[in-house]
Amino acid sequence: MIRLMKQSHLFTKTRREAPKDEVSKNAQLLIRAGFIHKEMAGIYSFLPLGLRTMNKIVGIIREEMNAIGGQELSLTALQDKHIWEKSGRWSDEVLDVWFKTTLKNGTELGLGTTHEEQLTNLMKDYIRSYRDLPAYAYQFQTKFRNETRAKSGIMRCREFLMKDLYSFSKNEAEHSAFYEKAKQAYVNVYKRVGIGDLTYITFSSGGTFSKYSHEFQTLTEAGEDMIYVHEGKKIAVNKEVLNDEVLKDLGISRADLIEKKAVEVGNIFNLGTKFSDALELVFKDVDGTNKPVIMGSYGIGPGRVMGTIAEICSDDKGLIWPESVAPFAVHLIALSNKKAVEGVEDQVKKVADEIYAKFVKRGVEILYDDRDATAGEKFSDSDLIGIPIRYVVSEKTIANGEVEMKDRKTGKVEMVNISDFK
RNA sequence: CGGAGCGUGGUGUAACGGCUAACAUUUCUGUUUUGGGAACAGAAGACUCCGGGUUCGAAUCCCGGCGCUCCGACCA
Repeated sequence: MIRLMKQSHLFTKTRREAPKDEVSKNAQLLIRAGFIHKEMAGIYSFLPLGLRTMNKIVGIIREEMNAIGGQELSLTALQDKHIWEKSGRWSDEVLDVWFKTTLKNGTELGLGTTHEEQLTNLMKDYIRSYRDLPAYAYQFQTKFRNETRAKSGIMRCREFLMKDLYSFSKNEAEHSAFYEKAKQAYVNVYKRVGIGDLTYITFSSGGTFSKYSHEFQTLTEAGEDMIYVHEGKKIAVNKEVLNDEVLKDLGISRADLIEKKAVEVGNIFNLGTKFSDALELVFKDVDGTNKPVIMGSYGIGPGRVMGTIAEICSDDKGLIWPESVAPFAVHLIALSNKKAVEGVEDQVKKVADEIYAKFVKRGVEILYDDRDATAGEKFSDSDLIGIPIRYVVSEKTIANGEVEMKDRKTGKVEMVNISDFK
C-alpha cells in the first residue's frame, strides 16, 4: 500500500452536503468525505480513501484468520447451477436473493451469494483421508445478493465484499475446538478495528446441526436487529430465539437483559454434514469407513464493518477513524504563506515539506495537505476525513520552532518542537 | 414484494398553470487574503428523470415507465 499522498494529487474532493437521498449517517459521511461513490441503490464503489480503510479492515481479518490456520484462496463469483441443485438451493423459492445469468449457449449460471456449495465440491478433489483433515479455507470475495430492499447506506448492499471461512473437520470434537478458536478470532477482529466494546457475541438460531449459531452484533441505532444484551456476561440473545429454554441454557434471567438495536457484523455457524452429505464430501477414517466431513462457516462483511465504524466513530464534524483502520495515520496541514515574494523561500512550506519527508522516511502513512486552500477549508476537510492525528504547520507555529499536533478524537492539542521530528 | 414520499445546473434548495427557471454552494479568471469552509469583481454550468396527455401556455395538473429514500415483510 502506498504510504504517502499529497492531497493536491488526491482526485476525490469533500463536499459540504450529502446527496439528499442518502439518509444513513454512514453513507452521508463516507460520501461527503470522498470514501465511497454510489452507483445504484445498494451498490457502491470504493474510492482511494475508502479502499485504504477497507484494506486495513481486510488486513486485520486476514491476520486473525491466518492465526487460526486459515488458508486464503479465491473462488469464482460465477457458479455452476448443478452443484447448487444438489444442495437444493438453486430454486428461487429456497434462496430468493439469486442473481442468475446465462452463457451464450444457454447454460444457466448463478452469481455467488455464498460459497458453501462450490468449496465443498472443490474440496472433494483434495480431501480423501482423515489425514487430510482438518482444513480451513477462506477468501475475501464479492458476493451478489438480489436484496428486495437495499438499505442503510453500505450496511445492506446487493454487491459487497465478504470474508468467508469454511472449516472441514473429521469429528465433532475437532469441529468444536476450531469453532471456539474462530469465535475468539472474531472477538479479536472487532476489538482491533475499534468496535470491540460495543460488539456482543449473540446467540441465534442454529439450524439443523446445532442448537445455536453465533452472531457478532454491534450496538448502534443504525442496526436492523433487536438483541437482548446481558451486560454482566457480555453476551446477547437475538430476539428471534429469546425464550425460557435459551435463558436456562445461558444461565441468565430475563430481568437482566436489555433490549438494544444492533447490526450484525459477523456470524459463525455449524453446518454439520448438510453440505458434505448433499455434495458427497466424505473421507476415509482410521477404521476404513467413509464418513461425511463436518463443516462450519464463518463470515464477516468488511464493508458493513466499515459502515458500522462510521456510524459509531463520528461526530457532527465528520469521521473519527480508529488508528487501526484509518486511511492514513497522520494528516499534515501546511497553512502556507502566499505572500512569500519571488526569490524568498516560503518558510512554512519548507518546514512542512521537511516534516513530510521525515514521516515518509519513517514509513508513517501520511496525507499531506499541500493545497492552496484557506485554513478553514483545510481544517473542515481534515475533521471530515477523520484521520486520527493532525499536524499543522503555520507561520504562527514555526515562529516558536513548533508544530501543532491535534488528536481528532479528544481534540487535545499539543505543541511539538520541530527538532523532535526525526 | 406491500405501503408512503420524492425526482429542477456537479451538490443543496426555490419558483400561483404565465417574463429569459431563481438562490446558495461548486468550477473557472482576476484582485486581495491566510488559524475554522474569507472578501470583491467577472464568467461557466439545466431539453426541470423518461414517454405520453390536458391546456393558448406545464417544473407545476393527469396517465404510464424508470430511479431514489423511508416503513413493513424478507435477510442462506
